[in-house]
Amino acid sequence: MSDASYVNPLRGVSAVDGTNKAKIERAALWLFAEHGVDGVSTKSIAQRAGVSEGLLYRYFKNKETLARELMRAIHIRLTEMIMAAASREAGLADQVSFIVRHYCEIADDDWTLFRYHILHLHHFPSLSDAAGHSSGGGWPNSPHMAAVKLLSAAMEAGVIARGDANILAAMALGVVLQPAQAKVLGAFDGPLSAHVPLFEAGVLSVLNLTKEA
Amino acid sequence: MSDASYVNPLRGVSAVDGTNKAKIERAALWLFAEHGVDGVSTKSIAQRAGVSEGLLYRYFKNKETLARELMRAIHIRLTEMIMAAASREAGLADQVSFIVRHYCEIADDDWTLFRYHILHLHHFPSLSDAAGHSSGGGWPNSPHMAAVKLLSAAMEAGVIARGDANILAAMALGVVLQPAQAKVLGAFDGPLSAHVPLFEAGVLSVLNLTKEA
DNA sequence: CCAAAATGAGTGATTACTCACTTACTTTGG
DNA sequence: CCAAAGTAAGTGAGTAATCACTCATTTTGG
Repeated sequence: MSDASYVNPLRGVSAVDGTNKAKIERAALWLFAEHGVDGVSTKSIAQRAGVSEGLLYRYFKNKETLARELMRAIHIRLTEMIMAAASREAGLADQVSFIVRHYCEIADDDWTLFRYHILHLHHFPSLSDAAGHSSGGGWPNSPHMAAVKLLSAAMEAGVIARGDANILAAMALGVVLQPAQAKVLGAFDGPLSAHVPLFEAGVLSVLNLTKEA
Repeated sequence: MSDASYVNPLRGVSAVDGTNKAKIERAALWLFAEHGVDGVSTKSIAQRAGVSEGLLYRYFKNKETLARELMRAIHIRLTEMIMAAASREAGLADQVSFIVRHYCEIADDDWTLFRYHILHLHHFPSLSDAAGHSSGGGWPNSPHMAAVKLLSAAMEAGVIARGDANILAAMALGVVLQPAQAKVLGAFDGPLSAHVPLFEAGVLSVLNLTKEA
């Protein structure tokens, strides 16, 4: 529970302030999440934001840039949160707890932004592709790669059995991400955070299994 | 291993035969998987299929219908596979093994179709929405709901601890689905089936945890 | 010889984006 | 103190390209 040092940064996406730029971002975000980037017209964004269509191009180079900027905000936010977990030194269980809790917190905090990330990340290959999965020693640039790095370190330290960290990271993330996707698709209501203890137990369970495999 | 009674039905999506209808379906499928329904023009489908644009409308009412028919094929296929697992009576572990193995098999068998399902199911609310999550006693019409039904029965029978079958089903599915998504996004290569034993162990591990919770 | 298959030019609607212009402030100079 | 000049914000009609879809016509195969 002692993670007061980590603050959830909300950068890139303006909160709901009065500026027209923020209005455009929130309007675009909701429409992109709902209909996908290619399913939304600049006209509809301007209408929803209550501004003229031309104004979009004062703040953003084009529609695609606007869409990418929004995606980058949540993508980086999630990635850095997992990196923050990896830098903690209270053990793997603590790191898992940290990630699960903050992941749900970030999702609940701006559900539209999170929904956009879950549903439409694949629209941006540069953020999600093999480019982002480079196994080099550099900084991980996706939640998945950050998790891989964390688990690789745990394997190195002998905390969990050695194995394919890439697959194991995906399995562990899936325990939280699939319920999130299910909620996005309407399978249940209420905050994701309500299920944090269940998710934590599930992730730890998946990680421990490698001991006997 | 004794599931010879279950045959993987490939219905709806023509295999690669010589007919122009099949050519159109395969061309559209690949483009839809790659760029999303709204990111693909009828012109590009016709070009890739090597037929005229007008021919699309002899076989399909419109672009959206074509896209939905393809999605329905894989969606129903996965749902019925899980229902087939639920009707087996050799115990939960056997059912899990059946689902994991056949899920990976279906994915590997037509990776483009599976990729389309993973990335773009949300484009069809009628297939993925709360409508498909109706908790009534009718037939489940999504993989998620079929899994919920299976786990509810297991809870009823006392095989696993009672709990929120909706969330638990999502967690269990996530152990397989998230690696699948990771592969779709390029995190690793090779067939999904290569990891079946690991997935099986992971799913069982997640399900057993409820015993002590 | 004809019905079904296939074509591709054509339709009106919609697209992302531009640009000449207005409006609302702020800064400057006497 | 205040008019003039300058600047950034905002507008919306306009543009060329593309969109999904239609249909009169031609090709094909039995």
